[in-house]
Amino acid sequence: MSKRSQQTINTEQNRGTVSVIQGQASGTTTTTRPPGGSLQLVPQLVPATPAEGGGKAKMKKTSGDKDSDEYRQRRERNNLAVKKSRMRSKQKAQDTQQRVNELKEENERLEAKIKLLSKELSVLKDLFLEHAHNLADNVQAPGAEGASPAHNNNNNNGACNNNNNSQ
Amino acid sequence: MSKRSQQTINTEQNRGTVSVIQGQASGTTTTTRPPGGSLQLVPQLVPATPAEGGGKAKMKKTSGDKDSDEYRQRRERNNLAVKKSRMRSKQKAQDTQQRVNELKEENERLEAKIKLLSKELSVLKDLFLEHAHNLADNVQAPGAEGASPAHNNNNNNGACNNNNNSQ
DNA sequence: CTGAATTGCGCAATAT
DNA sequence: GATATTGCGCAATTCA
Repeated sequence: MSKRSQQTINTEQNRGTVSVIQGQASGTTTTTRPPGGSLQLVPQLVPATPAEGGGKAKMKKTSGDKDSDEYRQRRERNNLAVKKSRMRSKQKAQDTQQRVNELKEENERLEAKIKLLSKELSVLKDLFLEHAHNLADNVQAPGAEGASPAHNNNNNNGACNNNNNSQ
Repeated sequence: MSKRSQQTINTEQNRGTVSVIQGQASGTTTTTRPPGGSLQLVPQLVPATPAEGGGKAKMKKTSGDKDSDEYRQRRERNNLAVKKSRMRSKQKAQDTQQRVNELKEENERLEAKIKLLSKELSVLKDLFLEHAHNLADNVQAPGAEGASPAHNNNNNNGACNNNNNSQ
């Protein structure tokens, strides 16, 4: 657990931005500072002169920017925030995935129900038709006396609603 | 476009692995090597003694590991892979989210359909009951010949539903 | 302007 | 051995 390091990016036509870095630990006290475990100093390459053209080379605040105490503090905070953010993000993704599963199940349930209802409906309709036929027969073939001439509850005037449900 | 950098992590009880880095920019060839342009040496933290138990400190290949040509190449490849992987990951997340939306819609459709079927079923059942009653009346009160034809239950709201469910 | 949250990026360890 | 994933830190940017 120690810190300090350096990094530079500078990709493409990126402006030469150099930076530093280091990771630190978190295992224990967050406020851990350079424990000085077993680290060694080593020469590093770094952009030589900061000298700028129209340079307003501002930036000092306690030891030239990096390794500044405040800097470290900010970094640490940010690192924390990043971690948090990523955790959430991951969690959210997981939740979403689960939502998918739940919805799938729900869907199956609903489809099953629809199937059932459809079947019931179909049975009932058939029953109805049969009935209608019987009545019709009675009407058309009133042959026997004891017949049942009477009524014609012949409802069912071709009311077929073609419900195409769309939404 | 240049690169180079370094970083070490060392998190938690992570084995103190520190590294170094540096980046510089110079915006020229990608293959930029240590340009030596204007760089300065700076102390860096590094794991103290590499001394290992069965230590086989191998690693040379053109200038001690880093800044090795091959190293750079690998890094670049990896960076590419990483980018790709992340893209996919992101894409997948998006897809999942969309799937949720689709499933939600589907669900609503299904529920609507269920509602409809239920209603139809209910109507049909009522019709049935009424019918049953009529028949019962006829049986129980066959009294007059032309007798009790009375009611004409004319309910009949749409029965035949051509439910075409599509998806 | 200050600080947290996000996002893109590179490194390195690890998994495939 | 090479690519794919994953955790992590840095820094730029976006939000509050």
